[in-house]
Amino acid sequence: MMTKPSSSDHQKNGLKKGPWTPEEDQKLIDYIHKHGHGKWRTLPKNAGLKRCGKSCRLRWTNYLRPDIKRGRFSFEEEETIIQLHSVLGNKWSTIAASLPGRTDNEIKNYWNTHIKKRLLKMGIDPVTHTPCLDIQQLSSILNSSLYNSPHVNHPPHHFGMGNNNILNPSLLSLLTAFLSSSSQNPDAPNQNYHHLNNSIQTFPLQENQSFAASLQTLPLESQQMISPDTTNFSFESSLPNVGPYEGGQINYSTSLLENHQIAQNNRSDPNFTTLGPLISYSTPSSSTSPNNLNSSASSTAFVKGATEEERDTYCSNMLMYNISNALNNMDGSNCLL
DNA sequence: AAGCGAAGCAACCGCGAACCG
DNA sequence: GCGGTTCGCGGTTGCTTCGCT
Repeated sequence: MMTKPSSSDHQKNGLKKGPWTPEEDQKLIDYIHKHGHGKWRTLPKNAGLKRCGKSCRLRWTNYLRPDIKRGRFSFEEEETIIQLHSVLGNKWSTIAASLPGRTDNEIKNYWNTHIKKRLLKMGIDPVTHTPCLDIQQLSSILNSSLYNSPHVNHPPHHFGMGNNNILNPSLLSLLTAFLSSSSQNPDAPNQNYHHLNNSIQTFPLQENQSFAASLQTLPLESQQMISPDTTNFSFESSLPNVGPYEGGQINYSTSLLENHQIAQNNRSDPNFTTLGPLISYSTPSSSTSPNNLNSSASSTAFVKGATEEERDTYCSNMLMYNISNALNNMDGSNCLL
């Protein structure tokens, strides 16, 4: 990949730094195949490399090792990373141990460039893995998302829709007005509160989906599988191979907040898995008919089947829900007229 | 076509843990 | 137990590529 010398391709104490050349790679591979790795301090000298041992170790473990897996992370891998990160934090090497062929460095990079952004776009704190309830913080997430968007000059009528726009500009301006009033006169009633709250509650999210329904906390009628809003994605289109389900109609509507609580409460249950706020519960195989897909398989298919567009929509809906929650969470005394 | 900024990722650096004599 | 050395982890840097204007 790296062929021409760069500014960082310099020597210090006779030791080369910067990108590795194919010749250097080959020397390292040949030496390790012959003598094995370890003793990194003396390895470069013995292998005829003008590199420090540290650099050799890094090159081997992160790039040259034969069992390195290349290419995009699968949804399963992504899910595993999110799960493990929620428990372990930035313990990249420990997380890497659960993902064969992936290095800690690769996982760290993937987290910082992809997953963290996705969680932020949903209004979820990537450190605590909980919904952000601070309206100021949510606002800054929105602003950065919107202004970093390449489509910022061509906003859609609806947010989501797979083009990475996170929020309708009119809603963003309402939010900005609300925050501006709050900061200028924090103790006075904020007349923008109602505007914003009403807009958020009534905003058309996406046709053919009933996000509003998911905002209601309904009794949990099924423990088989829980999703934030099962109507959010069309099962017919995104899960062509799934169903019919045993027992017919699936009924597991529940609120996102409730889902989150369920996820928190069941962290120790190995049957529970989470993808951020998306939860699935695998019923024991004995309780499902062998002729039907069990809920675990269905859930995995759901995760797999979601397109980037559907995921963006899901992120946007999650964010709306979190804004709504953050508004409700505020001390209403100085907000309501 | 050129310029520019953002994104992605390989590689480096500093520090603490583990190891060894 | 102690000090020196080596190893490995996590944070950060900086180069390359990509995409937009």
